[in-house]
Amino acid sequence: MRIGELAQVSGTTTKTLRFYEEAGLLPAPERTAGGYRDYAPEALARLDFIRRSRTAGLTLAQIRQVLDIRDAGVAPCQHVQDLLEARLGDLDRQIADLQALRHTVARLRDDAATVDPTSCDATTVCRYL
Amino acid sequence: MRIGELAQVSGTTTKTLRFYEEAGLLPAPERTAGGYRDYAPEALARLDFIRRSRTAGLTLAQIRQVLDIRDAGVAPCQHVQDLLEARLGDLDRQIADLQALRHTVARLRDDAATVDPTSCDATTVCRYL
DNA sequence: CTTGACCTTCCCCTGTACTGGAAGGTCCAT
DNA sequence: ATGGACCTTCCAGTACAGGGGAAGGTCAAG
Repeated sequence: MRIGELAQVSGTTTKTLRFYEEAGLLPAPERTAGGYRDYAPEALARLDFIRRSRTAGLTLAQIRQVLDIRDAGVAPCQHVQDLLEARLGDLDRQIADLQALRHTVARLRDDAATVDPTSCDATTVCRYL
Repeated sequence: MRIGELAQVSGTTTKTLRFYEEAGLLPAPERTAGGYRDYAPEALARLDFIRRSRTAGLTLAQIRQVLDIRDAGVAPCQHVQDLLEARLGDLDRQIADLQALRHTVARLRDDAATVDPTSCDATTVCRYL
């Protein structure tokens, strides 16, 4: 399978496939006599795994770790569980941060609706913030 | 006031002050005979405004817009209200996205806790994802 | 034999908000 | 006059996940 075909069936681009290879996520495929990349069908499953992992918000570095474990012949189950747990903690923190920021911004907006604009002063730029 | 002093009283760094000048957030200050930047005291209020705006999650580009309006002699009140409203919409979207992702990841983790690891298969890499 | 689609490597660019460091100039005290 | 603290400009890099485009090679069809 050539790179364009793999890109199409996996729903990505040739640029991304070369980038993944460079980043160590995809093994370097065989080459045809003309120098073209010639992918084995298994590459598609691997790309699906990468896509699913990305959907879960894992970074390419984390995905590479999982793949490295698998490629070393070990089942990465425990590592994946740890990653998911850590990711959940990150998400909770991010959500909490954004909610706190939301409160701040909502309060600024509410103040802006009630405060007299003439009390703005040029040196302070804007008293709404 | 020299750049180091302004950096200290405003709680930032000289690097950042030069960067803000370059980015059009701070007007280029007077220079001393020796070529040193010589800030007027008003610079501090402007930096406070920038800091408050950053706390509200505004980008430097948005802050610059507000400052440009103010520097054109117009009170930026309406623009700031619009910005805050838009920011609130962005935050709501971001929070909703992260919460959806949290659900996805939580479900993956829960599945990982119950599914038999021996059903993993090397080509799929990991059935938890 | 040529055209066009596809492929190759290579290097730079995107956006965000800075940060690090080199080479050199200024100022004040000793 | 010399040391050290401070300042100047300029260049390059950080993290993230690719994207853009140039210059050139390959392959099947007409």
